[in-house]
Amino acid sequence: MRYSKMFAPTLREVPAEAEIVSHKLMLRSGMMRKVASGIYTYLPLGWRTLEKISDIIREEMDRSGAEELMFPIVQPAELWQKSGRWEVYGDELWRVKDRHGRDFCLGPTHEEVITSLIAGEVKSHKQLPIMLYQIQNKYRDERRPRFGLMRGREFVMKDCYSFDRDDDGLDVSYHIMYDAYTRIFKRCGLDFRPVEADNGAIGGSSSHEFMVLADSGEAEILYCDKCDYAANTEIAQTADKPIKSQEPMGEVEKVLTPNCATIDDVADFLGFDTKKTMKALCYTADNEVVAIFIRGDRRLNEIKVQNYLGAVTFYMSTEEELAAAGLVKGYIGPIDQKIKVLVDEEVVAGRNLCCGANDKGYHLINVNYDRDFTGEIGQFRIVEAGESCPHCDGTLRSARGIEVGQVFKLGTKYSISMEANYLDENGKSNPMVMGCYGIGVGRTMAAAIEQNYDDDGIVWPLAIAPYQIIIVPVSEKSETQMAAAEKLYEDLTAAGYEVIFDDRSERAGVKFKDADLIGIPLRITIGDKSLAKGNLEYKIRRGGKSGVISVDNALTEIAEIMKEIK
RNA sequence: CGGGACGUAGCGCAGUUUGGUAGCGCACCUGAUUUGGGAUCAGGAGGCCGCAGGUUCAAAUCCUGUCGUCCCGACCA
Repeated sequence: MRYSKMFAPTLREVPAEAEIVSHKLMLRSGMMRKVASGIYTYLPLGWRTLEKISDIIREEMDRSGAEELMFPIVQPAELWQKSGRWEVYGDELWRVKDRHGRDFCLGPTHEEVITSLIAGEVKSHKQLPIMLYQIQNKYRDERRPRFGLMRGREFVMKDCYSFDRDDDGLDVSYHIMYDAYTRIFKRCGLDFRPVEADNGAIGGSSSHEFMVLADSGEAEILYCDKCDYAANTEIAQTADKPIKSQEPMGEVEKVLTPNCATIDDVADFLGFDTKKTMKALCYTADNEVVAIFIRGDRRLNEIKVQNYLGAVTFYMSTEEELAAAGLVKGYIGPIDQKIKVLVDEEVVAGRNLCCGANDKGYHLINVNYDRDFTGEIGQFRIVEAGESCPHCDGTLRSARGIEVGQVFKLGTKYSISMEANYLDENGKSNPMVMGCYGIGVGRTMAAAIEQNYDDDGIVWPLAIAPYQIIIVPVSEKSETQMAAAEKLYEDLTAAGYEVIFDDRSERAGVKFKDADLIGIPLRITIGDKSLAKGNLEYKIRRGGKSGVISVDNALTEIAEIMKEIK
């Protein structure tokens, strides 16, 4: 590609809208432009990288025995009503009407449409297993789109679905996909980690998220410093069991704590350590208000609570709901509580704790589980870095990650609701057992930049660089330089490399800056001084290693250099 | 959805407090001199000051509304 013909509008300054590195650099390097919040145009350079990633995904999906197909973006409401998600999905489902007033949605994912397809076409155990995938735009009407391609409302996703006759079959499909994902992200040059993840409302029994480690990541993960245990903090476990306090129990006492609505206020006012307090968090789970008590210094793990309750709808109770349940905000306690009470194991193990008195302005001290109150016990707090690994004697460390992919055992949730059944050898009808597997393609691209950049711009991993080599003649006025560049361009292109020939009439500095900004892995510079000696210069973008190669042997020597580039 | 900020040329911004000819840097066009890490000089083009009302002799500036964008939080399959 000749740079003079390329549509790659680079920017010297960062548009004010961009906050994180990948977003800034994608705008600056002319890879994308915003059309509306969370909706972007991919310019040629960005599209090339997106397609490179897509191609890697395709190769590994095909190698795994999955077949590519294409579903529609627009899906009729009936399909979603059948699965029950038309109601459950909420405002994130992008609903549209046609001219007749019929309801449709823009697909945020495709379980409904594929399960309905398979239900109609597949009837026999002989046709299973089946694995199908597509790479296509997805639509989620996010409340707050963020960080460029990290969280868009329209985004490119690879989604794959497996259909097996039983759980054993699903296990096989799941592991095939897990391995394929590992190969894909490795080939994209990413430093990533598969972590155990929440199954969420989608249902199912097992799930892993593939996290690219980066400080800008939205997800928090905990990983063991000894074994390979790693989990999203949402579901992370610890082997640590709270030690039962041997402190003798004191008498419960009601104390005045005016204007102490938060746990820090109360602890300060009474001179208590927050570890000696418990706090109440009230959630409405399927229309029932539930109080969860955890130690004052801990964070509540909403997902653990929701999963424990098996609730479909789950949110922090509103003031009205609290009042209706007879609760006094800021002073909620577990004693004589009428509503359902969940108690974290640390609260159970503690002694002489402080809690709300269910009376505005008052707290109770010397409160103890069993003697003074009861409730359902569990681990409802968020596990913190520093606690013990649940699998070995290692310690959990925390890191941030960008979720670029997820593999999921769906089980029969959709095959039952969408009636995807097959007949086994005995003529008995069974629901198919499903798995689903997603990769955010644009997010993978953004994550790759988050891990590969420097002050000058992007440092693309070779496998996903839009072009591999850029040829920069120092001056386009020099006929010898241009002739040498032209020949090298033709030779390299003929040899199968993807090459940019910077034939613009710009000063050398501008061309160097642009080459660095757009992150091309290898630069070949053609200047009079070295050309006079029969040489070309090269510079590797990552690490900045440079040197000379001979004009006569250029192809062979470049092939050698390319082997060094990751 | 709650809180905060912002909308002025393609990009980055000043001007708004105190109403009175719309500015700067980069990018862009012409020419000259330059030419190995974002050149210099001279000349030039480009703006419905987000939009709609209102106040006023006069509004980028004050008031009301509205649309859009970003950040924090909440939410998130």
